[in-house]
Amino acid sequence: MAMTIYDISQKAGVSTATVSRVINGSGNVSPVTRQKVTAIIEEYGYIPNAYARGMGLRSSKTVGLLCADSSDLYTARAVYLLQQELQANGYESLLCCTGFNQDVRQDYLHLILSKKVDSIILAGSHFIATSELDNAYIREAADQIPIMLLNASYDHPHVYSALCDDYAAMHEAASSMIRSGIPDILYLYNSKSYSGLRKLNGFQKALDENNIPPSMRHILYYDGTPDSIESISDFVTRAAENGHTFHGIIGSDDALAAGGIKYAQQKGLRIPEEISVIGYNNSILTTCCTPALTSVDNCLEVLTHQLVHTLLHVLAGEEMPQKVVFSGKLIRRDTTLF
Amino acid sequence: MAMTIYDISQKAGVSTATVSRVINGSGNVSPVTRQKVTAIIEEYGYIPNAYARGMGLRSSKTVGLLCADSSDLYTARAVYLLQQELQANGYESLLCCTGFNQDVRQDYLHLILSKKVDSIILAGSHFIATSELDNAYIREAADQIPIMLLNASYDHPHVYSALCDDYAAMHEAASSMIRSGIPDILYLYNSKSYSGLRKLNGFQKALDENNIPPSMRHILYYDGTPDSIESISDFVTRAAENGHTFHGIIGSDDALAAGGIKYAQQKGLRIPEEISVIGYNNSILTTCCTPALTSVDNCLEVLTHQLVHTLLHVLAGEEMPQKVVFSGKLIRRDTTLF
DNA sequence: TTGTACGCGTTATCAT
DNA sequence: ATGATAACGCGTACAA
Repeated sequence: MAMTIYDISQKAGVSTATVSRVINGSGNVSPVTRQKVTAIIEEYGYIPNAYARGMGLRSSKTVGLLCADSSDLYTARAVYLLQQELQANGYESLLCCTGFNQDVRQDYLHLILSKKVDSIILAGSHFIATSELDNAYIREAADQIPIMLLNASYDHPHVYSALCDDYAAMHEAASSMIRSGIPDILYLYNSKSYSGLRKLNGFQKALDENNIPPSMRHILYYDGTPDSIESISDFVTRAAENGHTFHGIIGSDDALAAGGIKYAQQKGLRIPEEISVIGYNNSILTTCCTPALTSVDNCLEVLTHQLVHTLLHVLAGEEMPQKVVFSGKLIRRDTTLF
Repeated sequence: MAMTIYDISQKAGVSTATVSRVINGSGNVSPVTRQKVTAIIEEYGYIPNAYARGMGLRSSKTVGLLCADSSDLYTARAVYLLQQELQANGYESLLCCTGFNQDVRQDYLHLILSKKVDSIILAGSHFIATSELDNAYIREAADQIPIMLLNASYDHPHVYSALCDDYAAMHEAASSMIRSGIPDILYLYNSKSYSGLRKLNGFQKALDENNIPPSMRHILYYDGTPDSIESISDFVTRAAENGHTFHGIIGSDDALAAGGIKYAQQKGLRIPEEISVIGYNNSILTTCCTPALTSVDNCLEVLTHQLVHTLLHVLAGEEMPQKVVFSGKLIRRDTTLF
């Protein structure tokens, strides 16, 4: 029973062109005619077909939103903020969770591309591979529409990015902990993405600068699902049993740090007197655990806002900076002495 | 330079019809021709235009996914699971966060409708109003495409729902706590949606059955942002100062319960010896806080799976039950004695 | 101010 | 097995 513009034009006794003009408010319609057409549209609850629209037009007013896992605390917030910003500016969001498989990503990118979205936002640095060959799909996509990177960067025409300087932020976090008198820190991470490695590098740099001997360096890759804090604390416990000794824990993610807190509690260690903990992302977990977790805020709101801002201007044909970098900030709570 | 099916047909020296047949694998193409066309498609990275496709076809292979706030822990997971299920079955998801304003919701529903989605999933019970008048927009939408409700229900043709019996689950949770010897329970809730009220009713029913006197009943509506555990614990503290006394806290949401735990800790109350706490949703927060939070699992995976299952069959023209109800389950952890 | 007619890219029907 | 062509619904020059 879907009405078409033709049905409306007939019932209103005008041409389809006039109906179109009324719908799109493109002037040159007499008030009387406008009134008449509007009434018919209302009466029949007519809604224009976006597909027919998108075909002739350049823009479909839709943006593809790709991420690995939208249920992840941090990503969920990013997706929400992006979607809100886009919506506020008249754009819809086509959400697509690709998981962490490289091939799958490529397929979904094609699928999204076929929907004729005006742009694609890649949320998270998992999308950028270290091998140039694996990034070909991004270059191809950028050939057709602007590609936006949240918390990643890639140097290529029509690829724009907004990111937090995770390297510096993690470097600051580690330096602070070392300065507070804790040289033996356990570093927990669960992602080897661009951003994940940058954080790791920042951590290591801080150790280097402070001449921390290799024997005091404990860097552990946690390869499990991030939704069980307990399995993380078990992981840390096993690490401690294996001879690692540490008086500080830094997680590349709040969940990892929360696992560290659990470990300390089970072991009866007082926080922060006997062991300090720092997380990353400043998520809701920071205030949920006890004591409240010191964490790095990587200003997600600012990033998403900037990214959409850039996108809108790019779509408007303006020249925009391809890369915008913001600084993270250590939010001090109760798991650290400083 | 987006290729069209016409470009490909020319380069391959065949008709557009043949190219279309190759793309859609609709038989009747000689292996040689198929090979030739496939090669050209690969070479030029041709991607069919989904808008042109959707115009002629019935289906756009896209589902609208509406929710109030996708960054909310529970909703984020629901969105993720739904999107994954849909994607696995060849459907894209158009995500739309409407917030909690009734009028805004209606506008977005129209917008989504214009995108010619095959169905719309309403995630969360905020979409169903108590007044029949306010639900008109749902009836209208259901007139065009099947409407799917996650954790809500509405009796109307073409409206299908999968939900957890929150009433029974909350009733069981409260009954368990009362049985364990705690008659004075503080009930915290932050949503007056269909589901929110069902939980509240389940709680009250348990009190009634156990003849808990009015003086021991404390039901508090928390009207703040759900992302700060601390503001919740402050809220509970104020309640306690206002004369409410209680030895148990039940939250309609894990975050609220986590706030209850914070309150108890600040007050120096031992959990669960001096005060018990139960949450709802069985989210990651349950294992993040200390002690680990007893919580109701409302089997989100099962719900989302069922909903998409129903949707696929409905789209296939089959008759399906309009309402499927599952049971919640109390997951016992360390904030309760039982 | 209003109407006519074409193009957008694809699929499906009908010939061949 | 393949090709020509008519829809699909809308926006927009262009004409009136």
